[in-house]
Amino acid sequence: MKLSSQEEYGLRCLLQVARLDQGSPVPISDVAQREGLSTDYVAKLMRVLRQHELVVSVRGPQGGYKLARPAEDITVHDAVVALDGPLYDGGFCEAHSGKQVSCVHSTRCSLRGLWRWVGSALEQALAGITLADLMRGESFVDSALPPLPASALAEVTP
Amino acid sequence: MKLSSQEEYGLRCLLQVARLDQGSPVPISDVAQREGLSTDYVAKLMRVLRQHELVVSVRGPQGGYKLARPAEDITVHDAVVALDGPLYDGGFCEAHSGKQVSCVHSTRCSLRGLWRWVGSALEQALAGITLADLMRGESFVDSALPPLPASALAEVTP
DNA sequence: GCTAATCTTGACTCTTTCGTACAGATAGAT
DNA sequence: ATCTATCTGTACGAAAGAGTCAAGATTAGC
Repeated sequence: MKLSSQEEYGLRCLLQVARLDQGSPVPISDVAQREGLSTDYVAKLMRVLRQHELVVSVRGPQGGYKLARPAEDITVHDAVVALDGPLYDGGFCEAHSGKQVSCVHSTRCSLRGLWRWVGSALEQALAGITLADLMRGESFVDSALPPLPASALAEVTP
Repeated sequence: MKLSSQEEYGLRCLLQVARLDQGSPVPISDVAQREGLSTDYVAKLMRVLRQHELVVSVRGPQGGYKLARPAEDITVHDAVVALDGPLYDGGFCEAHSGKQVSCVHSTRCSLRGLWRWVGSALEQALAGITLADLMRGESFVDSALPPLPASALAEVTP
């Protein structure tokens, strides 16, 4: 339940491409310098983003990366899924059933419902934030996000 | 942004202790059998839970584990923090600043605000669900949780 | 064509996480 | 006292994640 490094850095790099993209492609070296990361590492991250079609690459001199779609059309959820897979796998119960053949909790798996709910809530939230939103700076995020999106829960589970 | 195995299994084991605890301590072997895990692995997980004072142990024959507090007073957030640390570290920006001495994003770190918001929303949500809630079975979780706690976001970021 | 800037790829090392193994400590039952 | 059921701690290897490295492929500009 933590951010992976790949998510954090990958999203930062994607954001740098979004910021720096003024028509001409953004080279890896620029992104690396601005983030204080090695060019090799940024290259690896950009590859993941490219393979998930969030950016496109241009090879050769004056080459680099560009967003595959407008910043308004790329959500944080898109990036997180590209960099670390879906939030809630769905196959978790099956994959993590221990030594039993099928999920030991098939009958009363209260956790499955919980994680599914957490996952979809998170997905909804992150799918509502685009790169364009993030480019407006930290103050936007602070002020625009509802303070307690899950507070409704308090009414339900006293 | 995924559940660690330790979180998933640790929470399951904790839940088993909560379910089976009828006055006498629950031995590791019982939990292991019900979860289809090795006793050694369950022992390791229970140790983590004990060190974070979510359960207490009783040694010797007829020994085992008991909840340290009533199931109503142990939240999913308590368990997640015990098993995997706090959701949003706060020191992430500092720890993951790449090769620079200080966070490259100190001025316009839009991500920091985002993760802080995600972390606290998640924390609020998970702190509202107790072991007692989970013991009521999957149907409770499905019906009791608000369908889209973060849907308010749609109004803010069109 | 040649060169240089740039992306592409696979392999490699280091660290962390996962899960197992085993020897030791405690305490109830006899 | 001894036995046995139970927890405790440390150590270990395998797997996954993090980050680096080096050789190769592409293309703009000359």
